[in-house]
Amino acid sequence: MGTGIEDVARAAGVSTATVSRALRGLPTVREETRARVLRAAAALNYVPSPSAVSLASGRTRTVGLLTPSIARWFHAHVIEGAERTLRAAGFDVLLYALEADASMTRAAIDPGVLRRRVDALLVVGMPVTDAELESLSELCVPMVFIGAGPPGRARVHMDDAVGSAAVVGELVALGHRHIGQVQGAPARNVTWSPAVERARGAAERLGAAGLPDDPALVEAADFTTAGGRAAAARLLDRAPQVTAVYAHSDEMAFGVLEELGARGLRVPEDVSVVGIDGHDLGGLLGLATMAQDATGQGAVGATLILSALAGEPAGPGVVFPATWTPRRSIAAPRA
Amino acid sequence: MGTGIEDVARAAGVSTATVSRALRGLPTVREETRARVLRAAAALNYVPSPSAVSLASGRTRTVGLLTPSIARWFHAHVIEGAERTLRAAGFDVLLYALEADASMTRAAIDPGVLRRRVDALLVVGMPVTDAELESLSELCVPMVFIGAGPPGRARVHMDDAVGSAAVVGELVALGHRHIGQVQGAPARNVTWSPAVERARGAAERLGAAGLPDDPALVEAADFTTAGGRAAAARLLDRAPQVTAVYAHSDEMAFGVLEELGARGLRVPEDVSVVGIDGHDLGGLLGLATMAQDATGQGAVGATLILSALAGEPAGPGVVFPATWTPRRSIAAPRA
DNA sequence: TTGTACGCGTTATCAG
DNA sequence: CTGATAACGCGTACAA
Repeated sequence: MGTGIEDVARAAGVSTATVSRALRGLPTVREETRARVLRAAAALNYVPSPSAVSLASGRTRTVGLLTPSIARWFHAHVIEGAERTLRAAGFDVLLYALEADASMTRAAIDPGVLRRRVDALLVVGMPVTDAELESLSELCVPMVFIGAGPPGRARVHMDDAVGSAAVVGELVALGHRHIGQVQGAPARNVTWSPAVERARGAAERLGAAGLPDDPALVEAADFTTAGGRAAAARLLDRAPQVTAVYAHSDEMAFGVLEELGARGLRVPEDVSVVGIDGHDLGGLLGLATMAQDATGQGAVGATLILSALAGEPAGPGVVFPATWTPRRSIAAPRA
Repeated sequence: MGTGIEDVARAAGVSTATVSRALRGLPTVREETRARVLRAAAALNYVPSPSAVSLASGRTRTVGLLTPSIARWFHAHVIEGAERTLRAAGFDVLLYALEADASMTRAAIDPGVLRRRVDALLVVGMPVTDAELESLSELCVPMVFIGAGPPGRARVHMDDAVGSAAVVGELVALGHRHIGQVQGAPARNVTWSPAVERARGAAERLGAAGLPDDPALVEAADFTTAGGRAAAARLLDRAPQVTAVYAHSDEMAFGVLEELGARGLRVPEDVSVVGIDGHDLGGLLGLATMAQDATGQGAVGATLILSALAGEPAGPGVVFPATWTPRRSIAAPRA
């Protein structure tokens, strides 16, 4: 059916071994021979069979992308950045969406599906249990984490604790003393998620300001708009004295805005609102936020993967800066 | 390194051929034998090498997803729906993001990259030139189009012309007679994009209402918020008499809202705004829209692919309904 | 119902 | 620098 390496070899008057070497740019080929092979291959429109290449070489030229979501802002943009970089380097991207249901549980990662299918793994914004991490490690392929990532692994991310503390600092500076929080729900069985780090950063900054880290002012949600709204409803029912709500992601903050609007509360006159991410629609909605570059993180993560595949020693990762972006959703509390 | 079919055969006391048959559920295996093989395979944690399977069988159990974007609302949700369905059926999903740059051009699809790599193709929201379509056809794999799709091909989509006409009808019914439009830019060299169909539907409904399809009231953009805003700016400069703006996607409508806000124009008092899609944040922004189910379209598209791969004759496609969703961004024009 | 042996299309090893 | 040839791991006629 398709034209194979043998056809090229015949057309170029050389052996299949030479064709293989010439096409892959190995140095042990005379330039004239290589040119002849290249010409023949182009003329025949030859494309090597990926399956055969994988079987013989042991490499798939494919990177697996593990993510709990495609549509959420952070994941969509990371994937976009990573895919672009990987494809430019000639790698295929295999998409594994391990969607979490409403209860924040998801099917455990099945390492069998990944076996011999990918050269490397990019884990995007997904807390992974120790058990899952171990089974993934047994795949013996380089792994890079973006956003969430276990300690000791190559990880690309914003500094969650510092960024979170800065957000609280801004609210405190405005004079807020009753700051409600819609935190990301800590994933099951995981102690190192961004949700945890952001909560820690916020708590520390509250403490530094002499404010209590009152559990009554904290609710958790699943990083979605709907979850953020539900959490805001619970929070406002219990603690109507809050003058500001800090949601640990923009999408959750959008939910907070929805709930405030439904209750007839005005932003920022009655309640200030802040998020994290730098979502594209934050400007239109006037949402103050701590912005991060998700697409860039995807690209850098992909670059780390590529250098690991090239045999270079993996660094510990990269920390991205976050940019404070004040907008009209925040103001000093009413006197 | 990994355990192979031979190990399983030895452990089960049968030949590799029997292992292959047993594991794939072929009927020509005694039940007792099959059980023994299954047990051995499970005990050894055996997973067939995808490369070897592909090479021997000619099938890759992989579907290619071609899309111009991952982060845009429609594409993100279609991909999510399709990925879920395909993975549930045991298929891998290869992601090909053929990003368009600002000038709406993108790299031509390279069929070489797809050769022998996928069993089928899902083209998501991407107008394809005739030349590209032809080169894709030469891959000889089933193709399904979601959103945009050439005539005569299996296509899953909302009825663009009808939905678009309905939007115009709603504005006309409210009393608007100067309706500006931010249309999707027709892709280069393509006459059958949703952008074209939506424009046609709108023009026909305007005509039916006795209103002119005034080119001065029409601008084109690239289906993004930024593009929508720029188009709105041009439109408002040229035709300040418009009392309503119909953007052919919600994301472009968001850009229209941005531009109106920047000019101090109020929605809907000064200008009504409508979009198409049913974007998640439409509720918060109060944007009236003609909503469609993108995730569902992805799932149905995947189902069509699966049945085509199962050898069933491909139907012509599926048309999804669109739901008129009035919100506070529309009102009667000022007297 | 099961086993044997060949083929799938490359890469890699080893002579030459 | 180049050419045979043996893997690579599995599917599948064909024979038993």
